Amino acid sequence: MARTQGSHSDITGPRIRKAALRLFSRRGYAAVSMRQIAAEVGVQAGALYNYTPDKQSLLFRLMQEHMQELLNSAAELPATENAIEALKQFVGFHIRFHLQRPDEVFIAYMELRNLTPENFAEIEALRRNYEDTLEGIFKQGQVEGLFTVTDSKIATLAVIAMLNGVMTWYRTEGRLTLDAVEQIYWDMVRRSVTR
Amino acid sequence: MARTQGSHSDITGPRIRKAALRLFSRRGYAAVSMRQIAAEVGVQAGALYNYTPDKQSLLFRLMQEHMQELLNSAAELPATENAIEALKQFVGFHIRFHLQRPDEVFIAYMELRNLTPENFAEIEALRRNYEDTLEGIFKQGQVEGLFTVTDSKIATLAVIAMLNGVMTWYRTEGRLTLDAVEQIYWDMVRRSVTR
DNA sequence: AACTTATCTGAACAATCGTTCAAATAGAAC
DNA sequence: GTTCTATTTGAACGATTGTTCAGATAAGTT
Repeated sequence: MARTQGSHSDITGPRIRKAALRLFSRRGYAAVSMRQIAAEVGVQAGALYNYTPDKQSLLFRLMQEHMQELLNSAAELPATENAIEALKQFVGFHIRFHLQRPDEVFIAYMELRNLTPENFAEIEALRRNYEDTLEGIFKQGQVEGLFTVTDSKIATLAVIAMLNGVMTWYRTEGRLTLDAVEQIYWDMVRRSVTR
Repeated sequence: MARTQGSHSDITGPRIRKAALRLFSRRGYAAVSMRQIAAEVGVQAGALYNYTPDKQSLLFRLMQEHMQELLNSAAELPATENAIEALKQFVGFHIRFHLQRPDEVFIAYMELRNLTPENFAEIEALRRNYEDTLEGIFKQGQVEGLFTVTDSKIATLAVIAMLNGVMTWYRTEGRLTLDAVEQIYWDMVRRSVTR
C-alpha cells in the first residue's frame, strides 16, 4: 500500500489538527505520541510529516490560531457607552468564547511550558495583548470615575482568573443555562470593581 | 561501586521527593524521566525504587501530602464571629498558604490527569473537602443574611478561581507586599458577595 | 490512455522510557 | 573485628519515542 483512497491534504490536514487538539487536551502534549495522533486520523505516523515539520510546530500552530481568533473576535466587539457597559460586554464575550472552545483554551494554558522559548514568547505576547483589552476598560473606567479599582493590572488578572474558573465546572447539560451563568458572573464582577 | 558514602534513607527519600516536586512542577510529570530525577539527587535511576514502587506513586504521594496539609491547616483556623470574618480569614489563609508552596499547588492542579483513576478519585475527594469549607462559609453567610450570593457552589468556585489567579503573577520581589495583595483581593471578594 | 504530481505506507533509525535485579559496598550492631 | 543489613550501582530488559525516506499508489492533468 502507499497512497490511500480518498487521500487529500485539504481533508487530512484539518483532521490531524483536530485529533492533536483532542489528544493534547485530554492527555497532555508530552504524553501523546505522533503514532497516537496518526491512529486517530486513521493514517501512519509518517504521513503526519506532510502536514507539520515536527510535533512542536503542531502544538504551536494550534495555540497560535486559537489566540489569534480570540484577539480577532475581541476586536470586533461593538463600541459601548461607558466602561461599565464595556466590562459587561467583555465578561459575556469571554465566557461564551471560552466555553465554546474548551480544548483550545485548555491547551493554550496547560501546554505553555512545552513550547520552545521562541514559540512561548510569541504566544505570550498574544495573551498579553488580550489582557490589555480588559485592562484598557479598567483604565477607561478609572478616568470616568466608575470603578473602585486602584490597580488596573491586578483587577485584570483577578477578573480573568475568576472567569476562567467557569471552564472547570460548567457543562452544557448542567442545571444552569449559559445566560444564567453569564448573569451570575457579571453580578460578581460588577460588584467587585464598583461600589 | 555499590552502596555509596553517606547513603541514608532518611536523607535520600526526602531529596527524591524534593527533586521530583521541582522537576514535575517545571516540566510536567510526563516530560520528566526517572533518570532526570535521579540525576538531580546525584544517584542512579535504580536507587529511586527503594523509595517508591513506581513513578505514579511518587506523583501521588506528593499530591496527597500537599492536599492533606492544606486540609489540616484550614481546619486549624480559629473560630470567627460571623461569616464575613470567616471569609476574610479564609481569603488570607488561602493566598498565603498557596503562595508559600507554588510547586505543590501547580502540580496538584496540572497533574491531575496523569493520576490513575483510583488515585485521581482520592485527590479529588480531598479537593472537594477543601472547597466544602469555603462553601460552608457562604451557606452560613446566607443564613445570617450577610451575602448576596444565591448559589453558594458557584460562589465558592468563582472565589477560589480568582484567588488562585494570584499565583500566576505574584512574585516576592515585586512591588507589592503580601499584605497589600491580601487586602486588594479581600476587597474584591468582599464586594463581589455583599452589597 | 499516458503521464505527472500529491499523498501515504512501512520499515528503519538512534535515543530514551520505566523498571528489575544480582553484585558490591557502606553503615550499624555486637 | 566480624557479621548482618541497608543502600546503591550498573547493566540489562522490552517497549516506545520523534523523525526520515525510498517505494508504492491514488488523484489530477493532458
